[in-house]
Parts: sequence; C-alpha cells; structure tokens
Amino acid sequence: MGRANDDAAAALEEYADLFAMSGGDAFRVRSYQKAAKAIAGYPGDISRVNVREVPGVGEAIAKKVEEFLQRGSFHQLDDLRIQVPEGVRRLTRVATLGPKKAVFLYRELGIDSPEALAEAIREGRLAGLKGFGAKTEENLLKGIEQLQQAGERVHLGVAMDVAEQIIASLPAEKIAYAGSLRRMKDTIGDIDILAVGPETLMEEFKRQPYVAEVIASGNLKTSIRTTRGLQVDLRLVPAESWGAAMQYFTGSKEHNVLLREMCVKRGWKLSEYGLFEGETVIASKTEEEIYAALGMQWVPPEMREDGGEVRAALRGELPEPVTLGDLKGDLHTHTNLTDGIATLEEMVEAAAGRGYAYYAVTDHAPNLFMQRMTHEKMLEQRARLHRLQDEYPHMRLLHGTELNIAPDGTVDWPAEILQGFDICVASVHSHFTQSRDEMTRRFITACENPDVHVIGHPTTRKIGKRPPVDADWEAVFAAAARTNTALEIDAYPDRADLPPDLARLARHHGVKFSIDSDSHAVPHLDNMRFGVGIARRAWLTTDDVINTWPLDRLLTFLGRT
DNA sequence: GCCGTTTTCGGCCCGACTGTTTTCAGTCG
Repeated sequence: MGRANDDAAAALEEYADLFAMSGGDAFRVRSYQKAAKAIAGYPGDISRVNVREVPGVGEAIAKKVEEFLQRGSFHQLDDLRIQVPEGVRRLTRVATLGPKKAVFLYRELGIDSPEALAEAIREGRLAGLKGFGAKTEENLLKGIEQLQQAGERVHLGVAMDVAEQIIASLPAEKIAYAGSLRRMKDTIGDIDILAVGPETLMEEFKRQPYVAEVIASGNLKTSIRTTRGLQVDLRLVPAESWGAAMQYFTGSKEHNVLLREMCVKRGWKLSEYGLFEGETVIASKTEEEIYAALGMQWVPPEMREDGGEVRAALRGELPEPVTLGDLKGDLHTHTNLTDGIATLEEMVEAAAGRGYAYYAVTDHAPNLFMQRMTHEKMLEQRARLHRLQDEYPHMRLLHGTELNIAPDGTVDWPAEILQGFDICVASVHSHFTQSRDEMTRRFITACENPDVHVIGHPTTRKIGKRPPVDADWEAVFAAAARTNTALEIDAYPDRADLPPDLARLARHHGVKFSIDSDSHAVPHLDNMRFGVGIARRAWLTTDDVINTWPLDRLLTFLGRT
C-alpha cells in the first residue's frame, strides 16, 4: 500500500468537504468522495501507475491527483482553502453538524471553529437563529465536548503508517518504534522511535519531507511534528543498551514502575541503559535478557499494562497470546456488491495470497436500504462464489452476510434464508442512542437468534467520530457465552471494536471471538494485524478465537457440518 | 465529475430520523 494513495485520498476528501461547503453540486461532491475511497483502497501505488486506471477517477480528478503528487496540493484545493477557513471544516466534525449548517454559522456569526461555536452558544448568540432551537444547541454542545475528549490522539492505523514511513526513511544500523504504538494501543498520542546509528542521523531526520516543525533537537533526542500533526521523538541509543532502551521506552509507565520496584528490593537499578548492580551491568542488550535476569518470562509488549502480567510472568503463567500467523481465515469482508470497492474475484484472490484456509464474504443485507441488496443479488453472489471455489482447492470459500440488528434486536431475513448462509455476522448500524436497557436487550435478542453466529463491531464506536453505544456489557457477554455467539474484534483501526478492555472482560465470561478485517478493499485485508494487537492486549489465546481453528472445528461452531 | 450506454447525455445508494417546521432541510449510514 503506497502512502501516496492515502495522502492523495485525504486531499480529495478535504476538497469534497470544502466543495460541498462552498455550495458545490452534491453529485460532484460524491464523485470526489468516491474517487478518494477508490484511491485509498487501490492495491497499486498511484504514484507509479496511471491514476486513470482507478475506477471512479476520470480526466478531471486525474489531473488534480497528478498535480498533488507533483507539489503536495492542487490549485482548486488551494482556492477553496482560502474561501473556507480550516476551522470551519473542523466544525463538521461536530456530530449533527454538517456542511450546510457549518457554513451558515460562519456566514451569519463568523463562527470559525468548534471552540468559537461553544462560546457563541454559551453567550446565547444562536438564540433566534433560524433552524437552531434549544435541542440543537444542546446536541451541539455535547458534540463539541465529545470532539474535545477525543483530543489530539490518532488511531493506531494512522500512527503505524507514519512510524513505518519514518523508519523506512532513515539509514540506521538498527531502528524500531517503541511506546504505546509497540503496545498496540488503539489510540496514539505521540510516536517514540529508537535508533542505533551516527549522530548525523538527527540531521537527516530533520530534513525529511514529512517534518512540518522541529520542536526540540539535541545530540541524542529530536522531537518533530509531522505534516499530519503527530509528534515524533527520535532517540539515539548505544547498541549495547538496545534491549534496555526498548524495554524502558515501550512502557507502560505502570508496568515499568512495577519492574523497578522489584529491582530496588534486590538492590538493583533498571534504567534505559540497562539492569545494574552497582556499576556492574547484569543485562542490557536484549529485552529477553532483562526479563530473564529478573526471573520472569518475557512479557509481550501488548500485555505490559499493569494488568496482572508481572505476577503471571514471575510465576511462569503468562498465557501465549494469539499471533497473526495463527489466523486461518477472515470471517467479515465486503465486495462491490454492496459498499466494498473490489470485486468478489479480487477479494478472494487477495485472501488466497495470504494463505488463508477459509474466507467468508459477508456483504450487507436488505435492511440497510442504501446498500440495495436483494435476495436475488445475494443468490447470484452465492452461485458465483461456488463456481470460484474450484479455482481455490486450498481455501474454503464461505458465503456469509452482515445482517443489520434492528432496534428490537431482529435481523434482516427469515430463518429459512439465513440457514442458507455458511455464516451470519450481525451488527448495529443505526439507532445508537437507545437507552442502556433497550440496547442491552437488543444485543441479547440478537445473540439468542440461533442463526446469528457473530456480533460485528459490538460497540459501533468510530475513534474520533462516534462514541461507543451504551449497554450492560456484562449482561451481553453472559448472553453471548450462553448462546455460543462469538463477539467480533473488528480490526479496522478506526473501529478497533471490541476495544481491548471489553474483550478481556468478555473472555472472563467465556465468550469466543472472531478477529475480522471488515475489509472494503484489498489493502484492508492487511488490517488484521491491528485486530491481533487488540486480542493480545486482551490476553486471548487461539482457544478463544474461532478463526484460528481448523475448518472442521469452525464449521461445528457455526452448526454447518 | 464519472460512467455507460438507450453511446456524448442523464442519472448518480435511498430511506429514516431529528428538530424544526406547519411541510421540510439537514444529517447520517
């Protein structure tokens, strides 16, 4: 996946927003959005191929993209950025506030940021404004609060992308990311990178095109802000302290405090330079040496959160968390029959390339009206999938669907149709604001449906955009365990759903899990690693995760033998 | 602005919900 694709897609999305806000034709807005989505999901690197090959990109958009690749922007975008201030676009990130109202507020009252809007509401300046009643004001304030709580953190996918780009750009002897990124936290505040190399590496770092601002710079540490607004710290460490530095800067702080307390009791000292007894180095080169010297198992970074891992490691009782290599298939993916952008054949081919033993296609069902799914289209897809099976003797193709859980907990099709699927995922896509009791009942009803195998992205949160729904999760987990309904760990990094803490709680209830990519394009299949990160943070083993199981065991779980 | 023809124009994912309105615009998925 080329980063050029993501950058160009982001520019087109921004252009679509600004174009909509400046009163542009809605169909053209959609063209820009569609092209952005297609470019982001395009498997090839658009800086190396003719971007006109991407479906949804015609002559006009191709010219914009080419100019963007040349100089990092295009002139139509420059023009609109002058007309619509950056803060006004940020207004549309407030829930329930779209382009029309944002521009209206800007024109009428000069409101040019979420902060300015909050102030205007508090000062009563919106009173009497057409279309802005008391309820609207209340909703806007709530939306602004949520936005501020999300803060400046980005989701793991964005941070990983930046970190990998930086690592690839620097000629170090040794270089790796540490910090919350290595622990695979779902949101990341800043990126820590450690390197072994010459001091000239710092100069090289500061010259890179992704650097927007140098915050601080010395011989051993440089802090920058990237063009995407993320802070990155690069530290030079001595080769002989590599393990100690990785251990120290990976954290978490709480995990490290526990280790250092243990050291103090033994008269030792643990720092980023090593484990010492007086002046004598006991261990420093590798993390494994350090943990071994402390008389404990090496702790996987994802588990270093002071969640009982230190005690377990001292006793030699750390579970072996699931790895990417353990996954034998993906059980939630889409094609362009609904809202994916790749064909069935392209998705299946890419899945086979990953060496999967099975792969489920789960397009949306009729109750999400915008997807225009019908019984006939579904049956046609099933026939196509069955024909395709002959070409993949080593990968079992499963025909599934992603059902919509209605407010009362029911799903799209009647039982006799559902039983024709190999697997049914069911997810909430609307009515997010139901009361806790209603939402809990809704999930439990879905779990109790014998034809529902997996609850998709259970909390329905979108990091930075939408909070999780409110439910009595313990009651939902108990129902899932009782009914043998798996809960999904949606690996798509802006979802990361279930979140790690809830997944760990669910495990205590005996719930099984399905780690799925929820792919809507070929490159999304790679997001699986983020789902594995969540699972490892939740201490899940292969026994907990149904898509690490051999096909026979999976089919038994699905009741499809 | 894109696309696929009924091949250079006319359609483009469409329905529900919310808060405001008194018949609907805006937002969302």
